[in-house]
Amino acid sequence: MYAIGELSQRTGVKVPTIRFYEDKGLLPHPARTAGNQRRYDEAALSRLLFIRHTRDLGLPLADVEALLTLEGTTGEDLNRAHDIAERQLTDIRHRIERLKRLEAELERISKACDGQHDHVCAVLHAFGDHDTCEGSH
Amino acid sequence: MYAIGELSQRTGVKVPTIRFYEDKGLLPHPARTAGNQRRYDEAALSRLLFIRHTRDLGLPLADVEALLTLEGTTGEDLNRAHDIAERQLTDIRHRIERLKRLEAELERISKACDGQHDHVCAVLHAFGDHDTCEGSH
DNA sequence: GTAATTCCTCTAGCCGCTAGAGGTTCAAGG
DNA sequence: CCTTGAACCTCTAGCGGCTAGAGGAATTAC
Repeated sequence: MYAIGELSQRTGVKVPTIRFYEDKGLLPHPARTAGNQRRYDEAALSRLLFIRHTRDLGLPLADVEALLTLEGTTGEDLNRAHDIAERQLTDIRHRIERLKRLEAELERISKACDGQHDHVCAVLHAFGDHDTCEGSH
Repeated sequence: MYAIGELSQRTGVKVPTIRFYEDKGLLPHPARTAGNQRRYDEAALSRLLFIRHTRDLGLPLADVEALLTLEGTTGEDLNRAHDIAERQLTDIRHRIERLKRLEAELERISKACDGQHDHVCAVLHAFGDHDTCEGSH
């Protein structure tokens, strides 16, 4: 049985965020001391680690919640978990693609300034100039 | 001189967002008709395109504002524009790295379910399991 | 002239936290 | 046992970057 601060340290989730998750219903209401302070057990710890991990993976809280309710179910329902993973994977691949295009463009912009910037630096122009960048966004 | 709706169409920035930018001071107050409707000129158009482009690049509005105030300056100050580009570039590269790690992990998770999910699907376990994923996040 | 569309302002809401105020409880040291 | 100081409590408000809706006025097309 540990206090919220210790749970925070063990999971890397900040104290106010833990309380926030409780408010949202992602974490069950924990036991309380006589003085109204929260006390957590191992189950809470692993549940919070699960939340943290899925959040790190980029899942919105709604998806995290969906996964949490899937715990203990069997068969058909579990396809939903698979769906969430697939959906997330597609999403992440899109994001990577997009970021790579932006990277290329920022390189172009950054180089535009190397050397001459006496009167009118090309960087500012480059920031505003969408035409000269390859691809679309 | 066009209305806000046309400016929106030409730039791809939604109408409420344009007004939001005006509130934030990123766009100057435009001219108004006798009936109090906004009318924009070419200068507003190009400024809004600049904003849109930099936002697409992932810059926060504060950076966009900083760049906008750099317009027309010379010499030293322009290094700041270059700095913003560099900083953003570094940031994007980090994000790409991170996303690639997540992609690998989601692939692992997704595959964990292919085939057997009769009793306890491995996907849920995989979502909660940080230990088996390579790298850190 | 009238009807449909666009515009106006204003408030509130979204996500996922984060910060602060003002007060209470706990654990350790003397 | 008593004091101190850290950690806890609840509550409200704020962040970024919009987005949605209410209720009403202006414009445009026919």
